[in-house]
Amino acid sequence: MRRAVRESDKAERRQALRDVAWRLFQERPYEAINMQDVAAEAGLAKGTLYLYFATKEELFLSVQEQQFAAWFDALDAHLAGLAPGTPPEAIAALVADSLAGAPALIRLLTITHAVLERNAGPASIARLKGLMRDRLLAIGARLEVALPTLRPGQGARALLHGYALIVGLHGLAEPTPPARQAIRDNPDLALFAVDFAAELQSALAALLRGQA
Amino acid sequence: MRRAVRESDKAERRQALRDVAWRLFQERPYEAINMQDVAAEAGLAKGTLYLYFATKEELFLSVQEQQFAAWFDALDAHLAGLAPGTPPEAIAALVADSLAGAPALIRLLTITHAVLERNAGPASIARLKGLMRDRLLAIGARLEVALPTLRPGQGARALLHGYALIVGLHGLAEPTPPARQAIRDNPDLALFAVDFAAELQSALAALLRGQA
Amino acid sequence: MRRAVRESDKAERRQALRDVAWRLFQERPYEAINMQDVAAEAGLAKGTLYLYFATKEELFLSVQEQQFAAWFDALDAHLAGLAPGTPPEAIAALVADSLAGAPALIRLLTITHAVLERNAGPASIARLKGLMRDRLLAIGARLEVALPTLRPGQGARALLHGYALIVGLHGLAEPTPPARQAIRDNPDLALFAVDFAAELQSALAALLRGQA
Amino acid sequence: MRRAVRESDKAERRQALRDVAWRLFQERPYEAINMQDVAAEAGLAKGTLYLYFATKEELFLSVQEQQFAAWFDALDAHLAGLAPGTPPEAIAALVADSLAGAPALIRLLTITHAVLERNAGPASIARLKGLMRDRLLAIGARLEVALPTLRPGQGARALLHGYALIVGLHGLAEPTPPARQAIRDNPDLALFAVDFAAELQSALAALLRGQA
DNA sequence: AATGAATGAGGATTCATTCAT
DNA sequence: TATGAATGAATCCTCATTCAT
Repeated sequence: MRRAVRESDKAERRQALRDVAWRLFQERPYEAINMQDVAAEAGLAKGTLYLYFATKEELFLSVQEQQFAAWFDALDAHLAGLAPGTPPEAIAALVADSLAGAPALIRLLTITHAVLERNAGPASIARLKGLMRDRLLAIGARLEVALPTLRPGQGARALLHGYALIVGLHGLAEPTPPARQAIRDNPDLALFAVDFAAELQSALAALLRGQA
Repeated sequence: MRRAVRESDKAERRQALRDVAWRLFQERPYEAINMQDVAAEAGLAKGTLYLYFATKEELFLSVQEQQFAAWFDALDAHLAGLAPGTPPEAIAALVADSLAGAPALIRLLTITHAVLERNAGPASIARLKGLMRDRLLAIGARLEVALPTLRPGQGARALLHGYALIVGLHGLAEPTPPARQAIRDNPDLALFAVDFAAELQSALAALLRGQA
Repeated sequence: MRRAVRESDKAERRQALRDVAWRLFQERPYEAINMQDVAAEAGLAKGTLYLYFATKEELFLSVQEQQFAAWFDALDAHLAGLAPGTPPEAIAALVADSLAGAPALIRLLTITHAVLERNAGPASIARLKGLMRDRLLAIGARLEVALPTLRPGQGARALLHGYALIVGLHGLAEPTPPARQAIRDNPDLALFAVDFAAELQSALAALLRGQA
Repeated sequence: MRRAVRESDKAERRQALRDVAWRLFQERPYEAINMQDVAAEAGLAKGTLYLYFATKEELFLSVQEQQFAAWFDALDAHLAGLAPGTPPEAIAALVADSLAGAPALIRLLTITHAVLERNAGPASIARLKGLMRDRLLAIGARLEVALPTLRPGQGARALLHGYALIVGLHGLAEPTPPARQAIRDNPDLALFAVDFAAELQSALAALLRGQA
């Protein structure tokens, strides 16, 4: 491995590590990923990985930051052109669609609170939350344009509620194997056979309509 | 320990174990509770506990079933008398209030998907989900009475969305120690200093209004 | 492995584990012994070992207790028949000889303070110290018989000083490989080429003479 | 950092490093000190530190050399004026007092054999031992003047035994936290509640009396 | 039915040291 | 001479679960 001496080399290396972590996370659950693997896949020694990320949680927080930003960007682009008066349903559909293709991102969100934020430094957490804040405000503003009935500041809050909805819905929409079987075997439980995108869209639409 | 021979003795013992587990869960996080302690506090040996609950997760799923039922009962009683035309805000307030006093129950909900349903039998999961279904439908029906604009079947779905909201909001409203510090130290992040009850009420109200 | 159900079975198992630990300790340094090896050599699983000894340090504290007791017994037998008026040199020689054949025991003593007593429960430490106290007092009494000039109570204290001497002398008498080489290569350092038994005898004799 | 080109610059730098190491050692245990900190506190990079000291152990061996020399000097000054016929008790008191104010030095002595001499070059060890030899002989000679009954050469040997005593007594006089608790909780163990200075003085006096 | 002895998987992290720059 | 990026060894203990008694 060439030594990363310049600041830009180091940034590259951090990026490479994030990429590896993200790739592994798409393949397997968080607990099944160990730091040894991440380092090895990046062609580095374990100790070196720790030069770039202080803990496993910080690494994945950083991954989240990046993936989240990418998703926000995409969403932002979609929302950019919305004319005032766009129906809430259309907006909800946009959001739901943009998430439909990113199941791993949602999985990452669901471990943020219970796992990542337990063993990361306040600085890293603040960084991620700062990013989220900026984006929520920006996209919230777009929402307020599209839905003129939304009062100023309500856009970001609606998004925060949407965020909670996404996380909570994931647990219903992605049942564990035994839960899946339970649902399959009991027709009565059809209520819980939730289609993530559809349900999210419906709930989000309601949220937006109600918020307005 | 007297042998639990009759079916009723066994049921009592199961109940005693649930009670112990619930008490411990109110005192400490799930990971900090071990089966040894549960058994010992109930005056039983570890192996005996396993005669009553096949896994730690099944035990807590059973605890959840019970606590959930109790909470549903209380909520049901509150909603029972609602006249048609009750404003969604009032209903949201009722729900939020009924949860405000039960933080442990919410904590239990948040580990259902990520933890409990990973190592429990489909039968136990089906039991819990069956209970939920019944209650969701019953309370959903009450909602439909109170909010006549709600179409048939929409009540239960609104509740399902509310459930997701509760779970997701918990992660925002109960920051981990480093997250708490991050929020405290960065005034910019005030957006994330969420008051659970207030935020839930607001979001639920929007959901109900929008759903209708 | 047969289950150790009766108390006597368990005592046997504890003993077997102590035996294994002691054997390994005679072969290699403390740091080179791991709990996995101890368990495996005793035909048990690692976890089972922890049912019998809470930490590695407790295990070796228990080993020390036993080996120490054995050494004390041997010494006691030697000292038992000493007539009043035995010269201090003879007594010192007895002690030095009894230790000469037990280099591992001395090595064990030297890690007691720096290692074992750092991660063991007060109860285990108290047990060992209690044993030592009893023996020091008993043998101290014998010393007082053999050396009538010793005032009551001085016997045990002399032994305590002797204990310190033993531990301290070990560091000089058993040089590490590089220290050995340094001494070998520099004739000037002959002063530090210490013969443990001889030096201990000489110092102990002086101590006893001076104490009297 | 200015480059240390001249020999005197390098000596200064070595000294600065020793000073930092000694300061840190007075604050915390050896294991809690890392080379990174030593270098940083001296305003150097880690790698630079290794230009001056080949290993962590060599660094602390060098620290010991210096501190030891200082202590010897002080002791030597105290002993210089002793008239023939000084009682052994007075000499022992001098030694014990001179050590009483230097607990870190004793701590450093106790890790010499078990730690420092395990990973240092024979040359460094020889240097330290050479220093010790010179001082032991010099002070030994003074002892022989003060205690005329001491045969030639016995002075240095008595000091060597004293050295062993100091190291061994330290383990008894500075119990670890659990050992301290064990002693506190069991009145029977009062025998082990040793006051370092007092016990050392008493034992040293006996040693000197007996050696004479 | 009750017991409790036995099992064994599972992994992040530190830090002395090296060596390319 | 100075730097600091890279390396990689090294390991104790917990606890859910099983199963012989």
